[in-house]
Amino acid sequence: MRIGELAKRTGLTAYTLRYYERIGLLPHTHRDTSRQRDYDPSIVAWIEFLLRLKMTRMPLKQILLYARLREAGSSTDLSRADLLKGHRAAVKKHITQLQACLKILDHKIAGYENASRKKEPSHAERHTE
Amino acid sequence: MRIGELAKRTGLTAYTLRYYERIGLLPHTHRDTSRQRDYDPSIVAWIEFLLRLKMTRMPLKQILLYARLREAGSSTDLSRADLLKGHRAAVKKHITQLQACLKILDHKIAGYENASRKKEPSHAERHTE
DNA sequence: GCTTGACTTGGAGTGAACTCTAACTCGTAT
DNA sequence: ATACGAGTTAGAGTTCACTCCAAGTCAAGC
Repeated sequence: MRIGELAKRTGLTAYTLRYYERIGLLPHTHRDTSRQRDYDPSIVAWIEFLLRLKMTRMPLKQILLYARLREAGSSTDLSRADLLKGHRAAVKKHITQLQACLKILDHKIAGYENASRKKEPSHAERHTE
Repeated sequence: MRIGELAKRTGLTAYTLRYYERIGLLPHTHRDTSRQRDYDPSIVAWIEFLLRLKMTRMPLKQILLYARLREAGSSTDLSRADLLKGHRAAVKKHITQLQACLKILDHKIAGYENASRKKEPSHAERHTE
């Protein structure tokens, strides 16, 4: 698979894929006879996982650390598990925060809707912020 | 309240507070006799809400739009409610995605632990945390 | 009256994560 | 055989959201 095809499959651009290879997130790719990258389809699963880590706000530097452990082979399984456990805790915390924000958002929206319903009788506003 | 005090109360730095004022997220502040910013304590509630928006990944540009509506007064209540409703939907979606990622993370971690148990069946250390 | 410390400004610098350009090489279709 | 499209490189540019600097002002304490 060449880079354009992989870009389509992963939703990343070819620029980004090369960038990821450059910084070490993706392994150096095998090249075909004309020196073009020839990806093994198995790379897709790794990129998808990598994107999950990214989606959950893991900085590229930490993903990079994980990627290096991954490339070092199965002797690093426990370190990788540890890394992911730490990240799992962070994600849980983050979800909790987002849920709190959601409540505040709901409250605020309700406030606006109250205000707009009350708008007819008088000019008094009880809405803070 | 001067900028250092507000920084302490909001957890932002004075640099950031000035930056936010510069780009319009915070209103131009009243100055005391020696031209220093003299904040009304009510600004704290607004900054806290603004930080909720930021925490939920609303880009500063969109927060800025909200801030401008806010400064335009209560005639913009409905627009603000709309804006927040759109954002609420985005946040909900984002939470759902994070939860999906969490499952994948759990699965992956379990995978590593299985692998390590198979590797050292008798003296396997239980690696909590 | 001098030092200290918190503030002021315009503008420059930073770090993360891309995103693109220029100039080039290939393989395939017309 | 030549045009086209997809790829190649090193390196420059962009966006976002700060973060800091230099040089100055000001009020209070010693």
